[in-house]
Amino acid sequence: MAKTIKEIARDTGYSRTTVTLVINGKSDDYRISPKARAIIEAYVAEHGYRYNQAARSLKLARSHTVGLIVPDIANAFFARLAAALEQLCRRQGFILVTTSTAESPEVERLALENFAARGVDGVILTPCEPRRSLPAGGRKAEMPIVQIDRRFEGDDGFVVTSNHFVSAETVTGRLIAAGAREITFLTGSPANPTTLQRIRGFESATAQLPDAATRFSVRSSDQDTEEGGYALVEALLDSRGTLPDGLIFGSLLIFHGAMRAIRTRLGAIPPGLLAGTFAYSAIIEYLPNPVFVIRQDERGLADHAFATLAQLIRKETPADVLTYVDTDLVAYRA
Amino acid sequence: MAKTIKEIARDTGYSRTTVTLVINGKSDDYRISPKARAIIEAYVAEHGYRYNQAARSLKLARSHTVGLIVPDIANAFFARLAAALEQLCRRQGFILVTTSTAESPEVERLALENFAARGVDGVILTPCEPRRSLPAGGRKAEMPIVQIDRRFEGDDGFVVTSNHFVSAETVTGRLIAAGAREITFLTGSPANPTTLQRIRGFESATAQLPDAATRFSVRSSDQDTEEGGYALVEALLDSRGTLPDGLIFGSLLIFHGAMRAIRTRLGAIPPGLLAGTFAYSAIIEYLPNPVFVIRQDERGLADHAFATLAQLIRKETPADVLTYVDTDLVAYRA
DNA sequence: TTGAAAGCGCTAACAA
DNA sequence: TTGTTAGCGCTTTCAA
Repeated sequence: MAKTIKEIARDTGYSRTTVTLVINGKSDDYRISPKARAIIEAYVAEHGYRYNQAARSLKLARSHTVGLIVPDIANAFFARLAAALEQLCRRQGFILVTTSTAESPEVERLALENFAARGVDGVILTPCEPRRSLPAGGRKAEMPIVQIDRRFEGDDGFVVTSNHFVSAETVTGRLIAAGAREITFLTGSPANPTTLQRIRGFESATAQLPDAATRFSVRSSDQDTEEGGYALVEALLDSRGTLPDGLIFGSLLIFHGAMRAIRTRLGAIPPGLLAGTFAYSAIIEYLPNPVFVIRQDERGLADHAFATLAQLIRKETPADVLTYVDTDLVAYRA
Repeated sequence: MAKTIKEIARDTGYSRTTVTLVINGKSDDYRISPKARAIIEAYVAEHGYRYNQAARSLKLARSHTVGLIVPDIANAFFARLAAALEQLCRRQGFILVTTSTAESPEVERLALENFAARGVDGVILTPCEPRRSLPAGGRKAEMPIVQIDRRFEGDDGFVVTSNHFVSAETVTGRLIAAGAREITFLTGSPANPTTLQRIRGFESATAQLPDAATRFSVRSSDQDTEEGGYALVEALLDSRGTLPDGLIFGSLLIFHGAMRAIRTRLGAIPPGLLAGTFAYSAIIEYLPNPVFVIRQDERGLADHAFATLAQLIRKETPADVLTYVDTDLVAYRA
């Protein structure tokens, strides 16, 4: 139905060059005659034209596509990130292609390969393994990658992330200021560098305090899921019989599972329980106890990551290898 | 870094045909000599090969790509849908490309155009306007489209959706069975066909009841947002001074905003309030009142939509134009 | 069993 | 001001 350049050229009697020029709005630059232009434009208005992105990519080795690889698009944090990135991309004439890895390094490698095969101009990646060696050189040049949200130690690629260490320090400090004597940090596996950095922040905020060893502790589960959170609380209760007065949750899933376990085992959430989390969840507003929440700035993360990637795509050198985006602490008191 | 077929052919001394055949695993079909095959495979093992999807798409007019267009990927329902579809696609050798429209018909048309230009093999679409005329014929043939979640009246494309009418009937019936005498349905605009069908279901479930006109009513807001829900409750309270004993919420955002308004205006959620919603939200477990929830089957929706699209792509004719996927009603009692 | 060659639709260098 | 042409990397028909 829609025509190709060749067909338009044939039907109007002009050459492919002329048609291309008119269609790409370069008729002035190349001084196409108003007549030719009018004829071609009229033809297009009547019959339509849709450019063939595959042909264009092939010719230009440029696809105007950005790939996004995240562990789980159904996770609210990544969904918001994707939404923000998509808007940025659209505004800049790129299209965003998203893939989830379910935290599988295998799937991550496949996705990277796939993106390279499709000739995406660059990728934004939340890695689930260290990028020791970038497996994915683009066809022509290397395919630019900027990592977002996570930074494995020793990685030297471009990274945009919240400062998880400082966030954890901050929220821990607030719990202590609010009167928490004992705090347990319930979290997923420290194999995730975000988790690791939060644990370090928690430790940094507590290490110098009197009796730190008995008052503060970390419990982690291999499963960063509701079940994992549930099990963590059960183990905690089994080992010490009672909850500490402060609890920090390493992820939303752990948080939800833990809260469910507390209600199941204790009948209700203790109103005095001081809680800290690293992401907002609507349930916080319905909890009977105070909750301190670190809110990440998904828009800011997306902005920086996209800007860095755009520079890389333009072969410029971004100013910073590692960019930290500020987080906010919001207190919800029942 | 990774080689092209031409380079491999040159370096191994075989022709491009032979190389292609080996690489695509057709060496048996075309009885390539084991020797040629071994040499080429060894070369690839050493130097790597990455196929160029653009070239392939151009040649085959087939991209192994499926486009997904939803109003908002940050909405949990669509995020889950996207996650499910993505898995299906990956398993079948397709890649899923997702775009959000923010309910803008303009953006929707652009996205469709863009997908057509990229030669996606098909698209799954949650439309925000009736598809009266399909604007997007593919280049070669029409680009297959299956609509998901929503069906505008009069549309005749392939549609996979939950039965919103029946869902609304069901949840309304349950509220009444649980003792609700008066019920108000708070919802976004009926311009959204999903909303419209739910309103109809609500009306169908209540119309025959005594004093229906005074006991049951619908209030809708143009804004399907938390603010919209908040305003709806304020208006309700302002007009009748008190809440009905039953409230049904047309969307999660309306639900959250309305609950917030109730807490603000009344100080707390009345424990006797019978509530109904069309999507699960974690806050439900922390509410003091009974809530009846329709849970949609995102996996089921994704399965059917993908299966239908796959048939269309294979030029087969799907059995059903309109497929309803069952929903569940789950009761949460405080 | 293998190779040559055309052509998908587009862009751009060069020619007229 | 407009036209010709080569070629991006791949698949596939036909020939050898």
